[in-house]
Amino acid sequence: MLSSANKYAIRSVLFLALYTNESKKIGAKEIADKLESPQPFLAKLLQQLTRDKLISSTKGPNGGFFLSKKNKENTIWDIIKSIEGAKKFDQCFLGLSKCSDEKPCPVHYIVSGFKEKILKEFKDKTISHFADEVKRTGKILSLKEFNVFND
Amino acid sequence: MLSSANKYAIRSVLFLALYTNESKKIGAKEIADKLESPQPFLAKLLQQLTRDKLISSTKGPNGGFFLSKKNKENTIWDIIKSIEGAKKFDQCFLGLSKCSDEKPCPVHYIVSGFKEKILKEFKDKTISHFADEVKRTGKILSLKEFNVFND
DNA sequence: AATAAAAAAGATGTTTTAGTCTTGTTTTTT
DNA sequence: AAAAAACAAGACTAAAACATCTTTTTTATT
Repeated sequence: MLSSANKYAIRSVLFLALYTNESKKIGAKEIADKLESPQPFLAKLLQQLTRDKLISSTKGPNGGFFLSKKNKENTIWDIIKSIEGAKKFDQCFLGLSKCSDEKPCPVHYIVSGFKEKILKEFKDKTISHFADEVKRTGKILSLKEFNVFND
Repeated sequence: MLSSANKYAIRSVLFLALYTNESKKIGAKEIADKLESPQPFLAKLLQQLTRDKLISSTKGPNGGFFLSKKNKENTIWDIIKSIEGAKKFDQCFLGLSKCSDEKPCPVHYIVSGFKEKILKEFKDKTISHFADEVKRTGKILSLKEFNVFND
């Protein structure tokens, strides 16, 4: 459904939403380590997200990546678009370019309702919303147990 | 979600379910043509499906691929397993190997119901069921309008 | 001013998926 | 028996996804 690039990217943004702000930044290396993802590959993704202003960064000592308040108002859909373009997600399950409610493929109605629902959540809910939920309900971003504030 | 290989394979099997039987066979070239898929690539997939007894074939003149009655009792899930193994489908949306109802990732509950329902349909409904539905409701397998019996 | 720590950018390498080509085998038809 | 029509099998190639490496730029600290 999503490329690994996208998975890493989404997890990174949520991670940044939880653990950073204008005055608390985290470097690419540490993010990669905490999320157990390949460091140089993730660095590329973070660059891309920065270019599209979905995350913020500063260079130099004590620099790093962080989420501004404005960044937190973006959505998961914005991340997906930044990393691999929106197409992927919207495609027919059986690969037919013209599959639609009017001309459905054999599995169209099995899949379409749910795709819409997921898409809606990804387009409507902000990063900040997801981050709050993770905080409240203790969802996981990695298999690694970590707590940035206790390092 | 599914590889192209899988998409071609599923469409092929449904195509065969609709247009073939023990005494009416269709060759790889024609299937590829009708489904608008790369011919030698599809041929490979048909071989694989034949090996796993999800479709039937005979060699020689007037040979080709077809679906026996028994073949039609298989499911889309059987095809997916034959082509790329079942793993792909069951993975966490954000790539966490241990994501579960107990330790959910941030999007787990957005996605999990969806996945389960699709999976159930793919595991329960037979090829024959899907084929009947296509016949009844005129669903599409290709952008090409075709009618094998009128060739 | 020099140094060091960080991200940015671009070139390069690897693996997987997608797709093709060639040769062999089986089977029907003549 | 020969020829032709199909599938079977395996080697090969191309493209995309995944990942790394090297160099440059920026900026805080000394």
